[in-house]
Amino acid sequence: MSSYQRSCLIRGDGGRAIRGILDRIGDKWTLLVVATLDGDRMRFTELQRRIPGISQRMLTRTLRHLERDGLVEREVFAEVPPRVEYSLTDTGATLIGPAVTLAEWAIEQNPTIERSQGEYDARRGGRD
Amino acid sequence: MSSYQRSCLIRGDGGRAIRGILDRIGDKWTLLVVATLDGDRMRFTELQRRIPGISQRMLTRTLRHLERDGLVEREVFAEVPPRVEYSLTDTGATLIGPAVTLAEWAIEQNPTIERSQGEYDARRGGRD
DNA sequence: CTGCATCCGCAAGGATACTG
DNA sequence: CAGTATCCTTGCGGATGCAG
Repeated sequence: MSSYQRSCLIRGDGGRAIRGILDRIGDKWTLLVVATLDGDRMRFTELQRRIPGISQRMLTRTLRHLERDGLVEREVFAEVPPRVEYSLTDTGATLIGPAVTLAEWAIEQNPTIERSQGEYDARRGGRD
Repeated sequence: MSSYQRSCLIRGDGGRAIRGILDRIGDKWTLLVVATLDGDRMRFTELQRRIPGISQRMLTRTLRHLERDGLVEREVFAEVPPRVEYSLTDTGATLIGPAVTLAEWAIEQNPTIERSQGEYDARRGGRD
């Protein structure tokens, strides 16, 4: 199947499918949280420790969204002090593959892209 | 290679690689523009016609970003009225694969995800 | 035809303080 | 420990008008 025909999957219904997934994972922290949970069950603080720079607020929000989408499972233990553990669901685990594919592309193309950016900026001489 | 080991590509350097690519393609129009240009060289108006809902401003911005990243080539013809044609570069074409992979995931998992959302919202009874 | 300039609303995301 | 509440800044993206 040619790339041309496959790209119809993106344009598909006016881009609703791709828009949906980007709304879901295109934000600042979602993919990082998913990748961090990959293979490990983990509690809130541990998660925050492993994701440098994320605030409590954003970690909470990101986890709630993922839970709502059924990609992450949240388990509360009735203890004092409270303990909450997060893990990927089976559905959530299936996201790793496509995400890694994208990351590989990013890593591979990054030098080329940065060089292009440099040339572009040089051409426009720092205006803008 | 297990998914666990591969997911290190995402967390990698604190997520800079994945962050970079999402900043690049995670916005509202970029992937749609790339998919629309896949296999076709095309001028500005034609592009806008094929992407329902995009404004002139956003199409221009998106194309400039893509040009700066070296994913799209912009060719100006010295004519009156002016004619400008856009096409994917070789680098830009390599983005189609990973993007399609993601779209396929979205299409496949969408029913599951929407069901989960419905259940989640029902559980919380419309509060929030 | 192909843009750029301007204004504006909105939502994402950060900082901080507080709570069960 | 695991959040919630509040405030604030920033930048995306839409609408409109003007220009080469």
